[in-house]
Amino acid sequence: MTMSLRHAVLGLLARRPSTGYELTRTFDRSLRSSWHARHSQIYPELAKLEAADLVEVVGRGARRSKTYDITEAGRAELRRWLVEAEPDRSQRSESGLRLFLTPLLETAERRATYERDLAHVEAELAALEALRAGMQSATEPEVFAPQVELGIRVNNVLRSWLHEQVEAPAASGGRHGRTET
Amino acid sequence: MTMSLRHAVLGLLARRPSTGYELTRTFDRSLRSSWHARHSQIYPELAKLEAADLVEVVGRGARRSKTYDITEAGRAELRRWLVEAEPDRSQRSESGLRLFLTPLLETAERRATYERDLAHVEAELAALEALRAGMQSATEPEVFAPQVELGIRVNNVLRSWLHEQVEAPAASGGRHGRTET
DNA sequence: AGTACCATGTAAGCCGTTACATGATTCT
DNA sequence: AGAATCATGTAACGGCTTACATGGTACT
Repeated sequence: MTMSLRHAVLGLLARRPSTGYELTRTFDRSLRSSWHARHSQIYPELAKLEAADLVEVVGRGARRSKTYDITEAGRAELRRWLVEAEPDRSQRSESGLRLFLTPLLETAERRATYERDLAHVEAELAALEALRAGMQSATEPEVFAPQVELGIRVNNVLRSWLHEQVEAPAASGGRHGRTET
Repeated sequence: MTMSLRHAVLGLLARRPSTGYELTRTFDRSLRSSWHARHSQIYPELAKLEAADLVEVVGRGARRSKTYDITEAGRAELRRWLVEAEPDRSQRSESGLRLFLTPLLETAERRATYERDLAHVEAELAALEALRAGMQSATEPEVFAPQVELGIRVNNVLRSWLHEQVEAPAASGGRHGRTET
């Protein structure tokens, strides 16, 4: 009953008309931090959205490509979802789960996993900062500046937290809250 | 191929032996920020884990309840997954998607959605801070302190970012990057 | 001619949600 | 006795991933 893919597609088309192929790449690039979808999901969803008159084909190009745009009804539905629909805040993050379980490991292994995460966060930060730098010259940026700023801040918090965990003095691993006698 | 539910269950049982019913509640409480599962998924998963000798029944109580504990093989599998398995960092966060799409709204509506998010973040922060306060006296805390600290820091970043968006001077809504002439 | 990439679709199967279903224990 | 809560299970359905499948266009 979530059906967020529908609104993700509507949202991307509200930014600019696109082919299914372009949407697929956009999911990988701009949206990869919060949503993801494969082409095998996107093409059928576009067909359903077209049947519901929420999007329409506005052009056919080379290689059988179809360019879709959002309709007025689609904009209304997108607006309704953003403003009126109750957000589903449940998340499903394997990284979060790992972070939650990592204290169960012994010191050396725990540090190793934190260091792996740290390397990933540094890479994310570098990518986001490159994006921010590139946006200042771009005439039509891919992403909104404040969102990039938020990503940088969150990753900075993650980085400093992970750094503290790596530097921290040894704490007990194994079963939580029990003292092994 | 992700199969993280399996490792989430193993991880919770590594903290302490539990019944399926207790695991269900723990998913709602401790793990709600990164993973979720219903009892209809947990009971069959426990049966599969038992068949694979990764968990075992260590007691039967009132009302037909079965208490499970992780086995040595289960601990080995959990450790292997945490240390060796390549993390799947793809996320699926409706809140993230909403944040990404909110700039498409006009000023008034955009502010309203940021304010709704702000209220939610404040509530999260209050809950986390209450948890931190309660943990100092508890003999066997439910959650590890550094993880709570991380949650507080991330939510603080979100709060200040949302606050800036609410206070920000009006910026263009509508189709991104285009100037409506 | 061959390779790489653009572009769209379908099918099988797993994962997760909602709904259905049952029974035990405790409290009033 | 009835309601609330504890406790465990199964079934139907839809979403998402992986894999299968096809063809167009550009480059060398």
